[in-house]
Amino acid sequence: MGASKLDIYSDRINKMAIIAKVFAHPARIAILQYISKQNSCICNDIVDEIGLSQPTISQHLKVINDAGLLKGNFEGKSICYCLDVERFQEFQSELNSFFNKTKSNCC
Amino acid sequence: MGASKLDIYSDRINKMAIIAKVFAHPARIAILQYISKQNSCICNDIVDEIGLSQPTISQHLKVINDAGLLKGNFEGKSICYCLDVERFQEFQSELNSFFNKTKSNCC
DNA sequence: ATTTGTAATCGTAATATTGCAATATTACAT
DNA sequence: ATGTAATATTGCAATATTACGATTACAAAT
Repeated sequence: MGASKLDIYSDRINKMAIIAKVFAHPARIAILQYISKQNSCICNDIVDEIGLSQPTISQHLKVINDAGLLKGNFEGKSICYCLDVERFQEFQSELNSFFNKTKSNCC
Repeated sequence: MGASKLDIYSDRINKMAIIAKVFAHPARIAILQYISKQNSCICNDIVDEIGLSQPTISQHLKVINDAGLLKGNFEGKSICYCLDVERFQEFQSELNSFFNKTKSNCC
């Protein structure tokens, strides 16, 4: 074995995990952070900004996109990527509602 | 290659990634959720609750613990695990401060 | 001291991820 | 049509993760 047993968890949990996975790699955090700073959305200096090759960045962008965290203008020579803020906030409130019942004075 | 190039990112980003990695696997979300529900902190029915073996659960608990998200009484026959709520909230506000400057009307 | 119950560790197989070079694709120029 | 710049895809090697059986460690009780 070695693969995750996704079928034993609820959809809600699996979805959370997929989005969390985006933030589970520093390169992807760095990419998202860079994108977020550029409010005018000028793109692919990402490769220059972060010290990784273009294919690697592209692969990370795919992971972020597949989790539904990217939006933008996907036409033209240079593509414009942005963080889908709504989706990000959705994730944040999911995190919240999952663990806000926790007693802080436990143990 | 294949290993993550951790040295090219800031400590802050790497730390975020480590905590996010906890939530990046459904088993760990399920474990944390289960722990959080038990406000009286009675433990290891986790193995029964989730359909994974005891070594696997133990391994996941280690990941959660290494990220600093667990606290509890680690002595005695049956160990009491709890979510470290403060640390969890720290992570939440880190997420917030990383991406709260993002314009939602980008692109 | 021996047993019992509980959790960690070790070893290992299966699978996934990370990263890059090489190559393809795409869109806009000229 | 041809060239060029930007991004995606493919293929592959190195490494990490996931999962479990077997074993070990440890505390509590008998």
